Amino acid sequence: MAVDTGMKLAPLRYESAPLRNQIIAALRSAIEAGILKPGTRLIERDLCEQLNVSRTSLREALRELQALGVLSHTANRGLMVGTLTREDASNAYSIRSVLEALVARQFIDHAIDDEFAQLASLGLTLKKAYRSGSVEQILKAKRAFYDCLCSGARNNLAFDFINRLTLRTSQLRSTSLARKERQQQSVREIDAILAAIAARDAGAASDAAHAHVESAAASAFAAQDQVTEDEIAPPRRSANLTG
Amino acid sequence: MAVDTGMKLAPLRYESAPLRNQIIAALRSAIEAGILKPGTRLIERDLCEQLNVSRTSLREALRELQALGVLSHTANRGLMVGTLTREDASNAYSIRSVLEALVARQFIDHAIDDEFAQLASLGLTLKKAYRSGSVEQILKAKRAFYDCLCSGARNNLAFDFINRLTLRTSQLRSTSLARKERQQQSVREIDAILAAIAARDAGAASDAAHAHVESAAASAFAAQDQVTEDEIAPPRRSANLTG
DNA sequence: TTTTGTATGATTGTATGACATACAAAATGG
DNA sequence: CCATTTTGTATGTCATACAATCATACAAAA
Repeated sequence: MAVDTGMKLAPLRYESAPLRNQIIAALRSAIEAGILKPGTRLIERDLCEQLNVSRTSLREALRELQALGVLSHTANRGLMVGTLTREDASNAYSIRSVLEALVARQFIDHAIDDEFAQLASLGLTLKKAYRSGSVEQILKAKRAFYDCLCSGARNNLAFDFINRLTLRTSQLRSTSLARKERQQQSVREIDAILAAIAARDAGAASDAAHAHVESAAASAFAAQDQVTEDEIAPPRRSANLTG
Repeated sequence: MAVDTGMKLAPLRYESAPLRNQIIAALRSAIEAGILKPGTRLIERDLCEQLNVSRTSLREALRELQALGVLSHTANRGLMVGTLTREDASNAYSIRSVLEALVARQFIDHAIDDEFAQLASLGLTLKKAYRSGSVEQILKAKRAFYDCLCSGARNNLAFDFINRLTLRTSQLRSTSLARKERQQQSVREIDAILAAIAARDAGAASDAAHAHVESAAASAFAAQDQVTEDEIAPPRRSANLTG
């Protein structure tokens, strides 16, 4: 007979850390940080040396990143960091816009009181992060905010999709998030979303979510245009990742 | 010296056919056809034997399918065909709904006359496919229709996302598409979408797209409920793929 | 009878070496 | 200077090997 102490022990699951997941994380953050710029060719042998992993594991990681849309493949020439045309970026923001509007509506329909409170709290954290100006903190808080939003909306699939979109546009975001004006406006937009959700006004929440994403898009494009001149450079070899 | 006949020959560029792409296609169609049922464990060694490929290539294919969300992974137990909870399915349809509404609006904004005509033509083909009752033809026509729609909307990213969604819900679709009532209603809904687009009425097109997807969802759930009784079975070993 | 310890097999994770193929760039020859 | 050949580069694929972990069955002990 098993003992029943009444205690609930956490499952203590072995949080799978296959090597390829570390590789994926390393490449992702290198891309997001701009160490691997769009158009950079990824040579397997070089990456194996730099990351000190076998080709087998590296290739599996590359296949995943490829399927996620971060890397693009050309026949007999291998992989390169995906480039984002202006049209693609605009579409990514359009899709995020309708997705977030959907999730906002669903949140109002399905979330329980606890989740409303939690979302409000995470909204505060997010606004604080914006005011702090740290890109890293903003991204972390944003992720937590959307996680709560989608989870309250009972729509984890949307969370998945939103993450994929943000992954693809990560190059743009890192430049635009750093702008002071953008940060101030973001705070106002977050407030609008939170207020609409708190008021259980699905239409207003949807509109506010729309507005937030579209204003983010405008800011990202403005930021991009400022640096475009330098960026017409030819494809590069992969840079050093060990930094 | 190369001949120049004045003809424009299609690039015919070896559309790379790596073995893993064939593997992916084989597994995909096996899942869509129901040969590999949700919950089936995928044992690498067995699949290697059945497909007569090396583990290296197979695993790379599996990583891609995993990233696409078709397969789910549990630590130290490997992969299995992803199961779709009812909530997931509902969300997939919700997302498709807002995506298609978006694309319909964008199509009206951006498409040129040629594309309007082409979409109308593909709409006819699609309706004919519905009337023929062949699931295979319906799927093919639908894909062509959406391809044209997204391409006219200048939104290939949306096409990508829609395809991912349909991939995940493929299990449901194959059963629901086969129903006669559904086919008749689909024809009416397609007509509504085409009419709204032809009239350049973005609001109506968006509404019609919404309605189409949501009615498809309702039908899929109805079809699913009819077969649910048999499907509470335990996890299965992988079936024979060579058929 | 129940629990615990142990052995064994199954399965994935990772690494290595090898070979074929296709492309790119350099060298060669006119 | 152009065309052809050669060489180098990089990926695609395979076979093999070993480690780590889990599942199962079975024996030993309580």
